Amino acid sequence: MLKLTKKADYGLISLKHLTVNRHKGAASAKELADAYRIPVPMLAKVLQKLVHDGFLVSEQGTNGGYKLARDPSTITALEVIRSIDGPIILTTCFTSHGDCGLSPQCTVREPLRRVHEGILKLLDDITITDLSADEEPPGGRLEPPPGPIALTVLAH
Amino acid sequence: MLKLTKKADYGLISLKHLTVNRHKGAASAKELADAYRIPVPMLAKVLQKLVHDGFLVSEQGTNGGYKLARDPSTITALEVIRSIDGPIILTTCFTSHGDCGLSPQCTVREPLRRVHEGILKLLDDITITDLSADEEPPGGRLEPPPGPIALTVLAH
DNA sequence: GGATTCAGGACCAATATGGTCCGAGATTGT
DNA sequence: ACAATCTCGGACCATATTGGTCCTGAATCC
Repeated sequence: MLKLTKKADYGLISLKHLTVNRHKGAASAKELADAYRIPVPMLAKVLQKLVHDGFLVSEQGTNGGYKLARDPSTITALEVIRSIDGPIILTTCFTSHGDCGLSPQCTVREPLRRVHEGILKLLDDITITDLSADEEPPGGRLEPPPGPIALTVLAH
Repeated sequence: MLKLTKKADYGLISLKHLTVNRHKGAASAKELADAYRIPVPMLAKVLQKLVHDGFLVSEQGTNGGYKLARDPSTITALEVIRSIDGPIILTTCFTSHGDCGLSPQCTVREPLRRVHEGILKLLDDITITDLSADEEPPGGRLEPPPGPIALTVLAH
């Protein structure tokens, strides 16, 4: 079906939220979950992964929560998705073992690999700041829109 | 996990095979399945869908099999994948009902939609002939490679 | 008529996803 | 310092999708 999982969605949403509301310290899982109507424990797991992979830092105890660990402009959608959803594999072929499992003649692999890399590049060119660019909160610092990076690609 | 299903793989492989071996009439499901070590009934279902959606025509009876119904250069990977795997939806958001199910503030949607359309375009720019371009069978007609269409995109 | 080949449905198993629960550790206020 | 409270962290279950099987029926060619 080729779709992103909800978890990845949640992750991106959270990172965006934390970027937009960067000035107000940490946000707890509950806060985020409430804001976006996401089941708390679900989101918690996503956030855990993001912590584990170094996108966020967590603070425990009262008034704890999650904060960005890195500059959001250096975090790409690709990284986040990979962190949460695992690897992106277009065909089961080129996962690791060059051998396809199918016959040696599985020759769609090479052409598809290019598509695959195209998708990767697409996602790799979108950063969290890009996601957050549209609407900064009232009073937030308006940065000059970094330009729709990957869109040169999309514009026909 | 964001991967193509095997069925879609099988479909593309079959179409490619039928393109490359266009000159020898129809190919039966069994033939294709054997050539690529694919379980026959599985592949049969895929081929049925491709017939149903007008990519192939089937011939019954002895020496029957499947043939291309359209010029392979007009068949895009996107069409095939959609036919077999169903719609491609990056986030659950913009399936149809503009409302996300999440809060109204689900604002990653718009930026992601662009990625989504990028992927679509990528797949839409790859035709079956592109897939088959690499290796024509010995004796097959060598057509001038139509040029890696979508690759302007991929080249960094 | 028999062999072959497609068509289509019902069915089962493995895996991935979505979602829930409870325990461990920190922080804050007293 | 201590306890209550709040947080994260990891184990756990249910459901949906995917991959794959099996069987019956109809059309075509020899």
